[in-house]
Amino acid sequence: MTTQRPPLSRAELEMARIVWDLGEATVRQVFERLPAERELDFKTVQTYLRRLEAKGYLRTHREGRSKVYRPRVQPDQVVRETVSDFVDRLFDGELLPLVQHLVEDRGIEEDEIRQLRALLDRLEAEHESRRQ
Amino acid sequence: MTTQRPPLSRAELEMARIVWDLGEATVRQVFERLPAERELDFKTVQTYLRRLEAKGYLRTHREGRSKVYRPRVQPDQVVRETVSDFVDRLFDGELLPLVQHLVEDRGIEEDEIRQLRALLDRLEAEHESRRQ
DNA sequence: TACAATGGCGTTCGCTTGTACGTTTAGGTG
DNA sequence: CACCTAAACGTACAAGCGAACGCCATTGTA
Repeated sequence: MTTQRPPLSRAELEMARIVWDLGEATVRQVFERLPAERELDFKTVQTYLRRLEAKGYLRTHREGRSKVYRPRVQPDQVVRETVSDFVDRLFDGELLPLVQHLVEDRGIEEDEIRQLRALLDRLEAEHESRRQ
Repeated sequence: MTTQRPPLSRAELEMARIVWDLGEATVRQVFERLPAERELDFKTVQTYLRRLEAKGYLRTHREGRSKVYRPRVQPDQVVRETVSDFVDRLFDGELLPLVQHLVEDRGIEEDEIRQLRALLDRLEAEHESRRQ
């Protein structure tokens, strides 16, 4: 469970998210999804993807001239691990202070408030059923 | 507002949080608050604090033989910036998916559910008052 | 078939980070 | 006052990271 891959660096995470989004991708595809203002060299993107493979986050197979990268570990799991580590380091693992900071910083739409309520309802229901 | 100090590294954040907690602290005091299993050299802690000052997060004044470090920017602000950056990088700035991951990963106590509800109530009240 | 373009692979390079050490200095204590 | 200790200050060094280049192989096209 605590399969320790080396951590994702900023740039690596940026690339990985694109691959996760696309399901699978070549270097060129990732390169093209980068926002216009992010003026990276094609070779640089190539380097990052190579490193992601070396770190165990992506796997590849060849398809003609190119390599196709795709997730080797579930994106969800990586995200959870990343979030978890972050919350530990900044809030000793406590959820509430984090949420508080979140909404204070960027505010929250009424829409999101509603959705959050719904999420809480669902969670409470789970608690109910577990208890009975 | 976007006063760009260089980002905090992991170890630096760890030290900074101790200083924030204590309000102000000497190297020795920070050193002593480290968890037992964290076997850092005194000199290492010294280096981290020096770097925190160089990066603009802490300021110092001398007190006898020692320097006393204390926050130069509000801890809250640093935390908000850090959280904000994190959410941007991992969730495109969206709050909900993050909260979802949080509760999925580490669960949530009924207690916390209640507190979250209270927080939402408060926020909604603010929205109300802003609208009228 | 010859060639331009594209991609793979290996390598580079300067900066940051984690961690620590050696030398110098200032203060308290016998 | 002489000395010891604790702290400052500068320095080091390997690993990680952001970013890119050069050379070689493959391949589609003139």
